[in-house]
Amino acid sequence: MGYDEVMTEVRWLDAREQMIWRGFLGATGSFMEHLDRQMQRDSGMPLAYFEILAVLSEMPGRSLRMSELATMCRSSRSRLSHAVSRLEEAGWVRRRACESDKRGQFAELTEEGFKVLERAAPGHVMTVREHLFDVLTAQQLDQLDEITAAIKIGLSPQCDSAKAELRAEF
Amino acid sequence: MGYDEVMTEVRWLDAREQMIWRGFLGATGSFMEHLDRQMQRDSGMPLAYFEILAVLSEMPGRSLRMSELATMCRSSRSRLSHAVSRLEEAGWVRRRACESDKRGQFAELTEEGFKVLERAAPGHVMTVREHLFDVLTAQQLDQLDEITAAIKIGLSPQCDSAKAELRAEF
DNA sequence: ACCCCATAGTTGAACTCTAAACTAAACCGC
DNA sequence: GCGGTTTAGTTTAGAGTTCAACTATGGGGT
Repeated sequence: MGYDEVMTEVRWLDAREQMIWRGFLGATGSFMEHLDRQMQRDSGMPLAYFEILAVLSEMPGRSLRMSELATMCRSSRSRLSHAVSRLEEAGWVRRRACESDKRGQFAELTEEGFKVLERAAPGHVMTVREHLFDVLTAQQLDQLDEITAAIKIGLSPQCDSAKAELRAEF
Repeated sequence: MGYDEVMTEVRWLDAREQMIWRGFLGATGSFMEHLDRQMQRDSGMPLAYFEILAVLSEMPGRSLRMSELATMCRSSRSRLSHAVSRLEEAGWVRRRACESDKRGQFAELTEEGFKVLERAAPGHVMTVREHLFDVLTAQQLDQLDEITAAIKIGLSPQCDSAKAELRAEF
């Protein structure tokens, strides 16, 4: 960051851009907070933990290596490790050693964890539908899909390293 | 939530809806995390604290009542109170009693806080531009604006209470 | 075989956030 | 003015997250 900051002028946000930016922050922030609160209230866990259970439930054997699970949940290894410890205490997830790689661990959804997930899912899906899919037109959903795709590409590591190299040339 | 859950069938997300939803989660999650990390790395504070300083800086007298500040930052009173305490320790914000309402407190940006904000802002704005405004077309920005507006309307309290009343009728 | 580095995952401390209880002042109706 | 209810804000405890340090295993290269 230092390089750009010193060498190039900052292109500040104009009035319209600020509106868009604040609108984005407000909408996504409030929406995610709403979802998190719903999950905490109705199922006693944060949304992030629900996501862990949900991802596991879709895997063959309902289990996944810790690092893959971390990637799929966009979580750091550390965060996931703590989270799985808590979920293990609750009896919803169990750790299993990996035989082919003795450093590895699998996280596996327990039967009870699956039931908890089944109970939590309807309220979650309904909240998502109510505040996202029901408030947008089909066209807007297509647009949203392309917008989020573009943002993700812009954040992808290849993209970042490409830009870093570009800078390094000068 | 209980009512819908018991009385109506859950409309699960179809494949396309799941794609859109996961795309949304991934993009906004990664983007916000990226922004937060940038702020923490380059200026030693979480994004939420930067927002507090930013909002204060735009107010007349660079000060604002705690509860208004909380509203503008989409923060709970409690969270804001903690955050302002930390910012006060850092010497970037100061609390002032309100004379007309003795329960009230103003949070006021200090001169040093303003300088910190000035140093932090360029990197932040450039990161926002790089990963949001530069990756979307003008048309997509218009679409994003309308999408976030719709989401916010769907989350507004009036909307929630209206729905609650609707349910109560039956 | 050995050394070096990368990878997988955990841990502990510091920090942030949440929820609920709490203090104090303002407001409201009588 | 008095009692009861809001409103403003803080505090406490507990839960979640981050960062950096750490253990242990795996994978080259020589």
